Amino acid sequence: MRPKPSSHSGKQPPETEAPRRAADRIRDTAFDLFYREGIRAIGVEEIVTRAGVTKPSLYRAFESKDDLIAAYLRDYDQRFCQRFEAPGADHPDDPKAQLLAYLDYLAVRASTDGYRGCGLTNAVIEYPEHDHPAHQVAVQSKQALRERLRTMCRNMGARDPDDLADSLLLLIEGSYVSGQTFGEGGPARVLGIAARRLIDAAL
Amino acid sequence: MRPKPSSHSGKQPPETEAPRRAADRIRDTAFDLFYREGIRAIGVEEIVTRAGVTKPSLYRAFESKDDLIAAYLRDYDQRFCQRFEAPGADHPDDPKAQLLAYLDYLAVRASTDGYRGCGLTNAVIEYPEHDHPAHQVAVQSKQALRERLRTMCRNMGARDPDDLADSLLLLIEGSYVSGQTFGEGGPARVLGIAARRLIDAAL
DNA sequence: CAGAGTACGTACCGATCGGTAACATTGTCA
DNA sequence: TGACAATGTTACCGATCGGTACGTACTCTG
Repeated sequence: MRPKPSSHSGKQPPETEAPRRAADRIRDTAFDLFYREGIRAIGVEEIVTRAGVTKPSLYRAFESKDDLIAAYLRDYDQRFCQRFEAPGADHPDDPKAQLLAYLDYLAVRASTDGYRGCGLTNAVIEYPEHDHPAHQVAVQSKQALRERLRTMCRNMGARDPDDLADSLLLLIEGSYVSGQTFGEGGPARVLGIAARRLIDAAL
Repeated sequence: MRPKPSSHSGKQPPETEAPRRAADRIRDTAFDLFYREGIRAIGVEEIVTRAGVTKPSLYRAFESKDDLIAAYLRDYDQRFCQRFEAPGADHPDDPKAQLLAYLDYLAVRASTDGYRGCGLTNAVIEYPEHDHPAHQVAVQSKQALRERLRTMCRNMGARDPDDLADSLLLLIEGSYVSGQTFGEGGPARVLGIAARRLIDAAL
């Protein structure tokens, strides 16, 4: 983990404090706004305003809004992979423990108020057209997740690894969305229990 | 099923739907468009054009677009309840069979190409603001579903009915969203198997 | 210092958004 | 026939949408 170069050490007004590149500020601001409020709900005007830059700066760094959206989703996918692998990092050769570590982490995260689910899942729903870049990037990431789960289930010696992987994927995606619907104390609280049941029944 | 009351109880040629009320045409068109393309993606102009009516007709029947959205979601909730209860109607006193009937139906529906998931779930994601009417209507419907599942699990004699209900809710919501992400042959195909595992383990 | 790039802002574009005012037309029933 | 409710027609509103032509300020290099 390298230190972010943008720590506000000085006490300058936020406007003049722009040591970072405009493109980076736009990318970070778009990430937060797209994730929290939804992609279609946020216009480019709001992004550049909140980022303290101007529209031409956005269009110099990104071809279009769709291009920025795709960049956001690629960023999200990258951070997701880290969040998926991190909790089980201390069980290098135990795929079951790795998976459960992430699920236990997700269970609490998705059962807390203000949770906004998975940015990739949300993007698929906001952009159902198969040829839209947002849809494509998000689906690609989900296919990779499905594959990753299959590998883990295979490695833990499940009887029908693909079936188990898909069952767990249902639980995971269900946690993402119902975490938004029901806030605190939502169904995701049982994610760990349910997953263990399914895993143990398949070993 | 009672026949739709058509506001005028006079004698009319058996509603051939050709000259239906503008408000009904708008409601039906909005339903299809909102569900298939997404709510934010569809403007009022497109709705009235496709419905063959004009904008003033829309605003005579609905206060605002948000009002139309709320009506759409209430319609969706009503049709959902029918789809949820219908498959198990021939098992009046067997909550487990009732539930599995719906799940088996959902498993194939959510594993076919072109599936667009649950309109209510999608609405929660498109409108994360808690005070938006779309969010409120959708969440209310989801809470009712959670309660319905709890009752069914209680009636089938589960050890921890609330936990089982939430586990199944995760599987259901997971089927809705991953049905959109992966088309044919998506994870929802294992919904029935996974649900049976969880149910049998809880009885 | 000159000059070239780079990085950014000012001001604007046409299109579309949700929504409305005023008036004409139609069909139904008394 | 006349009244009334429902719908269509036309034209418009201000706000916001995604996107751009063009000018300016800073910095690096010689």
